[in-house]
Amino acid sequence: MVRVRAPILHRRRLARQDPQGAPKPTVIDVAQKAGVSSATVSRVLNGKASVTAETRELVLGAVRKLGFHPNTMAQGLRKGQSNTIALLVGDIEQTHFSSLTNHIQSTLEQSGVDLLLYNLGHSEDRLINFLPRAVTMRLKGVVLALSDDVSKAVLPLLDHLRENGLLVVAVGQNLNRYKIPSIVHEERAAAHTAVRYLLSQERRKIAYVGRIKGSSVGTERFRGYKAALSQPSDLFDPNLVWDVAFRYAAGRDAVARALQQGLHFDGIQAGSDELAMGALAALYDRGLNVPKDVAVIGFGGLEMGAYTCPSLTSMSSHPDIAAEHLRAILRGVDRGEAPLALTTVQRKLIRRQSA
Amino acid sequence: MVRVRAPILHRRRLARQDPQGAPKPTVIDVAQKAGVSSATVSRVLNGKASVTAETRELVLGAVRKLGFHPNTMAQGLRKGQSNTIALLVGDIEQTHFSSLTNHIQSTLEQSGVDLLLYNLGHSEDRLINFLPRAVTMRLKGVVLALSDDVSKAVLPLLDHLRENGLLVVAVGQNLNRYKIPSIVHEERAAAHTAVRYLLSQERRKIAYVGRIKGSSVGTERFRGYKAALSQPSDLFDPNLVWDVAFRYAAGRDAVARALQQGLHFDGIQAGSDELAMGALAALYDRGLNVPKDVAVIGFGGLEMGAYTCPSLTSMSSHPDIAAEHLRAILRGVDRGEAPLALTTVQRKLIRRQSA
DNA sequence: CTGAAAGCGCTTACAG
DNA sequence: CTGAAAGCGCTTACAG
Repeated sequence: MVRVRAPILHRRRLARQDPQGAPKPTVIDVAQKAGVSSATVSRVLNGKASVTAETRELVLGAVRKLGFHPNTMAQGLRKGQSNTIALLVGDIEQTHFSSLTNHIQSTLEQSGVDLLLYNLGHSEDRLINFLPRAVTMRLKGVVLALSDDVSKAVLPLLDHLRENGLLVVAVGQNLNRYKIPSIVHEERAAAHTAVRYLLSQERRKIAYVGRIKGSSVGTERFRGYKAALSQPSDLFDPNLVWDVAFRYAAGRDAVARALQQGLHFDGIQAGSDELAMGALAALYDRGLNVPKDVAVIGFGGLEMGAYTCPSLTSMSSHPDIAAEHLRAILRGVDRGEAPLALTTVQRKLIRRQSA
Repeated sequence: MVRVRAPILHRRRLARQDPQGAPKPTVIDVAQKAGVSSATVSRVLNGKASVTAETRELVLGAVRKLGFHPNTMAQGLRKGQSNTIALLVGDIEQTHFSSLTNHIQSTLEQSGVDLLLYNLGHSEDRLINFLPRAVTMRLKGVVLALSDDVSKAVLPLLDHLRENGLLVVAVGQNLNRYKIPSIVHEERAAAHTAVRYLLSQERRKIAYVGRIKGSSVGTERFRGYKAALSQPSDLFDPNLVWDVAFRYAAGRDAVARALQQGLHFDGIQAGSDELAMGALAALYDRGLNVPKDVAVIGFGGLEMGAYTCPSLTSMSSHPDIAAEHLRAILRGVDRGEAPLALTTVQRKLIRRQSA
């Protein structure tokens, strides 16, 4: 038998603040309809064990009938934390980042977490500007998907986040030196693999084009490249190293300049697929044949690479796996586990016609 | 003379809910330090006119000293509305959308609005799934940047949003039939311009590759194409119309198939730069010369198009301008103005080597 | 297992 | 111009 109690109201409601908004049902409305207290409604909604199956059904029925959805902001205020995580992304317009964003969004969604997007556009000022706000918004955490190395200026900000109980995770860049758990692709071994592949095709003058200084990821790739060229015999030539931005134009310009200077090379290892595509354009402009005259390997395994002329050999990227690792960290943290300091995702050689 | 009052506390504070979080200063702390009431602090923070310059300075000083930042969720709860807008985006991995996202994020930021990102991945189910949540989150509004037409199933959801005072705006797609203010690029005239350009170069057999059915944008482009071919003389040939998805692979496959079938054409108008790039790949694979044998024009003006081989002629896109229009709508709505039903952004021909 | 009560941190009529 | 008070819609010790 279901006991029927008098409706319980804990508070008189204010006149609507928002004149245009239709009145939305609250826990109190649900409680009233179900003949229980708002506390019980809350317990049911939050899956607390200590509720009778009978009561639970009563509440759930009322929730359904009223089309009730809890007010996220009230929950957040009360719990002292929101349910959203900010993604700070180096440059959302680069495929690598937009792809990562896609997977992170869907992965967080599966954990019931909302994603606040903040695009940095390669600006550390913007990063520094955002970080304190993360605290005032009582975010659950912050995911850093940066393109550039961060200066020490952000360190205290990061500490501030942690002191306030925000989760901070880096994706795509190793920020362990700031005590931030990081999910990265292995870069050095990948570049090593790529260059060895060029070597296996009798290429002997292999250039490197891509950002090195100021980019830990770029530095790692360059090291892998250098190691591969240094090992059996010394094929490394500093004149064939072009430290330029991760951009189409930089790739094209660097290669065009080298060609103009009369430098000889029969292979190019690029730091990204965009750079590789720029390189392809420069070679094309000069009437050179890829891969006959020059073989090219990119980094990132972008879909686009399958449609360049010729299609682009590249080291794969796995934003889906990275996002999955992020989710695992989140789950772990919810259970009170300390996250792994470093998680590494392997890249693979995607063989296509350019090499 | 500044009157010094006894500190005014409106409420005892609870023991911290969040054990790890350092206690964050509240309006009450600020009020105490400034010797005013929390109401006055709030007034200063919200820029209400009715505050003495003297008092204002006092409060601002206290804010600075304490490093106070208002709790966004408390504000939102009280005001009945958050300060965030959701961007529902067709597919963040497509450059067109990621670029739009970039500009919308920075534009909203300038208005002090946060961006919640929700990627649809072309799924209407996901759209239908999200919309009710927008209400429970008390979002300020929702920006729809969709790729596909929406079915009537979303109509009641959209109404639900509006009934609850949420702003709904469409970007990149005309949703006026659902009474949604829309910011769009003009498509038909743009396609017309592009095809006329091909015509001006003595191309006579011009194909169209790209999504038509199910995409209002695609339909518009196709109409422009058709009109340009129909007008002076009738050059329109249904066999040269390939209604395929907005994807690299679709572009390549459609062109490869046509070539294999022995169809003749000397120009291709593509519905997007990705499709155009796919087409380029198919022509390259067949050993055809672009633009000598076949000229190609894309849509979108992507940076990438400058680095294809040869570089891609395209109709430009202006996400920055679209975002600026969005901001204007926001500002207007804040002032109580009704937004323009339709805002149109012009495209321009970007001449490059492929045509 | 469930209610009554308190309070999260703001803002805004209501007075004066 | 400014304070005292109430309340936004939840959740969680505290009792029983």
